[in-house]
Amino acid sequence: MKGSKFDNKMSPGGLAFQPLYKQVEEHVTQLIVEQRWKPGEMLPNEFQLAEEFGVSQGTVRKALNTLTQSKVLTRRQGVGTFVSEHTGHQALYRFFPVVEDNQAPQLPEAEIVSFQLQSPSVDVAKQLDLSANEQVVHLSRKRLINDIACLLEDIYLPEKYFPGLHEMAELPHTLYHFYQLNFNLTVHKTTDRIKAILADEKDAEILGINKGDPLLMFTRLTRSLEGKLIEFRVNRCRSDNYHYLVDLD
Amino acid sequence: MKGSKFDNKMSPGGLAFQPLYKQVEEHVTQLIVEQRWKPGEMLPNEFQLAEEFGVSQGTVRKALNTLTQSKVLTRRQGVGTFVSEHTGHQALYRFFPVVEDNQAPQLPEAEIVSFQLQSPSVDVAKQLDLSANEQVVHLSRKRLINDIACLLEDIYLPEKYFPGLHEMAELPHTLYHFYQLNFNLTVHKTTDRIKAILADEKDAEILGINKGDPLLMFTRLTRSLEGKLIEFRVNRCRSDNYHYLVDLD
DNA sequence: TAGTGGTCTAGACCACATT
DNA sequence: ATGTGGTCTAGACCACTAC
Repeated sequence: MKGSKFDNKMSPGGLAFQPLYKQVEEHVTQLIVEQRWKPGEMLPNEFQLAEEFGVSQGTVRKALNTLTQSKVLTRRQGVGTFVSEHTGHQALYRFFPVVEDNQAPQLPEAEIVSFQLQSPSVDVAKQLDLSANEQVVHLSRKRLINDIACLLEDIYLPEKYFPGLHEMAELPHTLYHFYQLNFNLTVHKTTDRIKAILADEKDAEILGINKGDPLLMFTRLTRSLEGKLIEFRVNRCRSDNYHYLVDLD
Repeated sequence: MKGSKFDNKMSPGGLAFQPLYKQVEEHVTQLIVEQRWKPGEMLPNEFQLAEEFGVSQGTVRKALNTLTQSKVLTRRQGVGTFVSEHTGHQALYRFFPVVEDNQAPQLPEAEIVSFQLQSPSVDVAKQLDLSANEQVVHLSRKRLINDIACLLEDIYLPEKYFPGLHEMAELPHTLYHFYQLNFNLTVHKTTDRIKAILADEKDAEILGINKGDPLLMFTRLTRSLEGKLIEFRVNRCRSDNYHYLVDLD
């Protein structure tokens, strides 16, 4: 018997047809979201998946390669296919765009300034698409490169996606890995919007600069693998000796 | 006879082996640089290219698809494979990251402020990797969204890559398409470095803001398809009602 | 109707990592 | 020696576009 999980035919209503490899891609993503394989774990090989899904090995390969390009999976020749984890140098640099001028990129330390459960402001609620009664965990951090404070982060996390977070005693530096391990939320895409502002008295004090100095301010909206809006950040970054680096291609 | 242009074997010195599809990819890129097919022109179909290169159609397909992902080629089902042109909405938005707050992205107009051949400053020469005696064309522009000035651009182009540019009377708004048409230079990759600064008197006057207002300042280094450093830009952007938008994934 | 790219399959062989 | 992903091929069939 050759039971195909997927369908190759146009649906009767004239709805969108999806090629098999695309269906496999979405199915594998769904299985990861459902934790059939957890971050760091190995998937079955291409032939096993092909049999399970009722498609050919080449079709599975195309789907897995696409998911590798979008960094959902990691493939290693001779070893296997793994669910990507937010660890390792590459993954850590992936979402940290701030670089010291004339220096190679370097990973920052993090110091927690405050941490509390609260009702979101109107703006935060709007950004995260929350209704009036939903709460957020507000985390404020200072980040240091080479022991010098360069960045202030205000991070807002919907309590509904991070249940119990506000009662935890310790948080690690690598938040995105922490989300993945503890709440099954894998950061997949972010959008940053960058503006220039003037440092107020508080910013100036924490960052060791002067009031009125120009700062980079960037807000970040983060979506998980399953498309949830899981994080809103407001960042203020010293611009005297640091910049935001981005490659467009 | 089955003359293969390419070689599948490891070179004797133990040098880097390249798979066939990668060799095809680079060869096609080279042919575009050499203008065997110009921007907008159609390539032969997969079977013709496969025969010419002495590989299978599937190998050609893989190479062409990769080049489509990196936007060197454009493929249209039922029509053919074309060398990408820097025209059309998509291509124009591709390298313009400034957006009005709370608005959909919109294309700006351009007004030329000054335009001259000059010796580069030390910094410009260093950024573009020019030796002391090489000259640059310096173009200064003002950009407007909805008839409001929002961005000042200082653009530096090595004269050696743009021969005769400084004698041209008129320049179009869409510079990247202009480079492609007139100098066979296709913009392929850019790196932006973003900082915050304070507007000086001149910036303030041209942008219609106040001296000391915060501005986004971003520098851009641009590489062509063949890897030449062809452009250095210094941009100053109003931050009161505009921001720099970037997706990280 | 003819020609193009898009999808899917099947199978051979290679390179790499582990045991 | 075994098992994995990587490369390459050959061929069938489909979907879209243009004439």
